[in-house]
Amino acid sequence: MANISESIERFILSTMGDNDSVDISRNSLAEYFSCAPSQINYVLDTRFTFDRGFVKESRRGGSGFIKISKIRHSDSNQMLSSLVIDSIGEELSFKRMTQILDKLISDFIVNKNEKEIIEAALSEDSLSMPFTIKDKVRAKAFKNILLKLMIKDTGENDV
Amino acid sequence: MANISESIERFILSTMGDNDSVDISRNSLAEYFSCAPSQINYVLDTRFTFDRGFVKESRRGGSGFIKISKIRHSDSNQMLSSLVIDSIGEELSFKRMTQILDKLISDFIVNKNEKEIIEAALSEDSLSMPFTIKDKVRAKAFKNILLKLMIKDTGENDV
DNA sequence: ATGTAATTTGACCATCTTTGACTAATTTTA
DNA sequence: TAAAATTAGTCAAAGATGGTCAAATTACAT
Repeated sequence: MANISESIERFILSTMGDNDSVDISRNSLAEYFSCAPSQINYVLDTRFTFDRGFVKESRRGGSGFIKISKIRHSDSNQMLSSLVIDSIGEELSFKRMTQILDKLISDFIVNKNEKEIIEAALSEDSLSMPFTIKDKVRAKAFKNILLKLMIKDTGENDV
Repeated sequence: MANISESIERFILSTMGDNDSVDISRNSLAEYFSCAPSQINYVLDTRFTFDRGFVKESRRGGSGFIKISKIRHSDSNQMLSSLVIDSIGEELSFKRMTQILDKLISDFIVNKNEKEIIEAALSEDSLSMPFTIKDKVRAKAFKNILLKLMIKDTGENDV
């Protein structure tokens, strides 16, 4: 007599099994469980969160999908997630970001090129806007980058 | 399970192979895939764009054709600078940026990881701010990245 | 029993694809 | 050369997904 959300969660989990990721169709799943499609989003938002070790990608339109991936628990991911969750707050100065990047370089999590790209993307000049907002945007953007680095670790080998 | 547009895209790509160009017949292709002829245009318009490194020519009437050609760039800095100076204007949508990145990948100017980092940095989510500003910031930031890539190309060898 | 948190639902939105009616350009044929 | 045939182009509507948000409901802890 558990609630539907839990059933959906278990279903997705068991579909995923030992794989690193699973593709689902929001509408089909909703139909299967006779619930509103948006309930699938609810389950995704409450149970397949980053904090619990998942990341999601999706596409709309014909043959759209939702892909759920597990974040692997490597050492580097450990470090990245603590950065995302604890260290970096709501705002991030450029200076602090470069310090973090230096650390990531010394841990071989990013290389020099990647560091330069990130710095170019989130420099003071690129983010031409008021001060506080700037640091806020940088914080959010940088976290998104770190997230991506974590997923990358999960995925197939790309050249 | 892929949609028709993707199949058509793959078909054209594989027909082209390593050649610089390929000629297709809109109607034959449409018949082959049992779709509306205009869907061929849709695929061409969304996937074989200039930003992704293709140009198209065509002729109507008897023995008409559509010719798709790959763009060749003499050197990467030239391409990057034309992007910075001409192609990318004051505003850049996320979608257009990914198309440009696809082209940069096929020209080995960036790799897949770098593409993902850039996309994460300049995603809609990262740039949490009003519309127009968002595209403006993205344009500026992306140009700064390209600039950095040009310099890098000149500089020392880094791993 | 009551207040708070979690779940469920539905209306409305955004994006991507497919289709078809109408249009435009070229060549072929009478 | 005019009409017919043969291509391709444009554009908007319909279809197929997924996303967001808030109201309504239910479960839970005190």
